[in-house]
Amino acid sequence: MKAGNKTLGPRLRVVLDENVAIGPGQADLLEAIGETGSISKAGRQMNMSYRRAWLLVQKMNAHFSAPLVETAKGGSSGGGARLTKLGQEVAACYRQMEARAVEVLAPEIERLRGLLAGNRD
Amino acid sequence: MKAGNKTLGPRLRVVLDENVAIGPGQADLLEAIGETGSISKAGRQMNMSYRRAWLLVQKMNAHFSAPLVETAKGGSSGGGARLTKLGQEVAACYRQMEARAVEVLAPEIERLRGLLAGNRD
DNA sequence: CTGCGATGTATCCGAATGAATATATCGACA
DNA sequence: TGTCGATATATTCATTCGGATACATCGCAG
Repeated sequence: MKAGNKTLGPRLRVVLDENVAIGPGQADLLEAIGETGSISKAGRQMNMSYRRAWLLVQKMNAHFSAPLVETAKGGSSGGGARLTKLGQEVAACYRQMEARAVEVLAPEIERLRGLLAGNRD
Repeated sequence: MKAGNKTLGPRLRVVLDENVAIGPGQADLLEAIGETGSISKAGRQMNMSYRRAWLLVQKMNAHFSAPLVETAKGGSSGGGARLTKLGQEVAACYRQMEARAVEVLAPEIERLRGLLAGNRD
């Protein structure tokens, strides 16, 4: 029952390289990590398993020139994770692209929506 | 071995409704059906199983106000499929959106690409 | 009326995906 | 030093997805 989960409108997935792509999920995850300061909290917040969240972080960190997320083990709070400058930059850049896409594509999307079943305009 | 399959750059997936979305695959399929005049040929051409192609057509047909693809059974050639006006319209509209997205997002994509590992610009 | 080539549809199976689980580890602090 | 909460990592298991396959149907042509 994960219907209604996906935001309506254009979903942008930027394929940077055969193995790396930034999509809505990655962007959300980055932001959630920035907010919560933890991979596990971010995962729980967006209803994603820790494993999945962690794997995504690994992949992103591996393919960029520097990590997007820095992690710490142990410590008073048990550890944590935080966005690096680069991480913030990438997340922000994605959101900007998303916003632009929504802007620019709005008319065509409206047009397509009008052609859906039950939308006799 | 499906690496290198996906085109680099922005991949646009337009979510029109909780159950319907038009992505690159759907657009390619529509166009291939238009070219070949057959679901099965289109599937073979784009290396997609007939089952998958047929299911996609079903879903798209079901959710728009009118079919995007009309099919015919039997006949001299055994049958076939063709794009309806609406189908052509949807395919064209998607391509246009795609083109616009590429245009508009190019600078940010370049920027992100520059941040990839091995791309010390 | 039989064969052909396509659509239409059900069923089965293997691969990929991801969730769940189980540890191990780390480091500050009481 | 022992606890705590988080990261880090392997393993196992269920589910999902899609491919392969098989078969029925259709309608014209010969």
